[in-house]
Amino acid sequence: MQDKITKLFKAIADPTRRDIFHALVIATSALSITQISSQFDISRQGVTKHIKTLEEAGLVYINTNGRERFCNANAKPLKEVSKWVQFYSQFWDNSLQDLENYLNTPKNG
Amino acid sequence: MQDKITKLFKAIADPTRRDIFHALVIATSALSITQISSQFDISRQGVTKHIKTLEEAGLVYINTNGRERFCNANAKPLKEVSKWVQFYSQFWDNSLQDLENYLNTPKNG
DNA sequence: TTAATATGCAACTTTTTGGTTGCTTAATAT
DNA sequence: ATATTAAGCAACCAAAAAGTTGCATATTAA
Repeated sequence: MQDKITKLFKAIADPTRRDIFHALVIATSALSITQISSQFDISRQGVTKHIKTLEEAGLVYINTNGRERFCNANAKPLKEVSKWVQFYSQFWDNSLQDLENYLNTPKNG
Repeated sequence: MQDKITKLFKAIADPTRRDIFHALVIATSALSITQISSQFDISRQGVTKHIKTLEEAGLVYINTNGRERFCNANAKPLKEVSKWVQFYSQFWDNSLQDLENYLNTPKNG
């Protein structure tokens, strides 16, 4: 498919997936697929697909118990996102870069 | 379309777009569409589309000069991503949450 | 003024994504 | 043993995304 970091970015790009992830993070115990589904307007299969995407991004891991699959959130992979963003943080507070680019933009004459 | 934060997440979810954004950030001067295109394997129109997506996410702004459009990166919107990630950072270093969920997962008997 | 350049716009194609339904299977409860 | 429940798998669908080509237009250079 695609590289790990892209999988991760894609996983959190979908609002429903962010919501599911959030629900798992704040949950006091692991949630089964059915339990998650009950909190969302989409079908159980829809949830299953989202969970799979989150799992492949490393944001969810699953604890199978009998016929149930208990989903846990794992925030660790978000460290990568944090690192990615952090590089650009040097450019956002001072608008030095903006000014520099502005001054370097060729003008008429 | 969709909410601002989702636009932002979607914008950075595409690897080509991340590359374009990066090229603009590290560039010493603003780059025209043609200049950007020359650095990538996709067509000029493809680049134009990506730039539009980045622009709508607030990550790029454009300085038109005659027939040329000089693109600048703007990292500020990434603060939102940083904030989003930061909330989850409390869950990644201690694996307390993991342990808790593990203990709360129903077991046989 | 004519040629070349930089770009936008529109239409179109392909692939991916987010979602669905139907059916099967395995585990549990009655 | 039988019914119920939890879930996977496969096929399908519609919309969005990523990319293309062709053409029009405005600016600039020769």
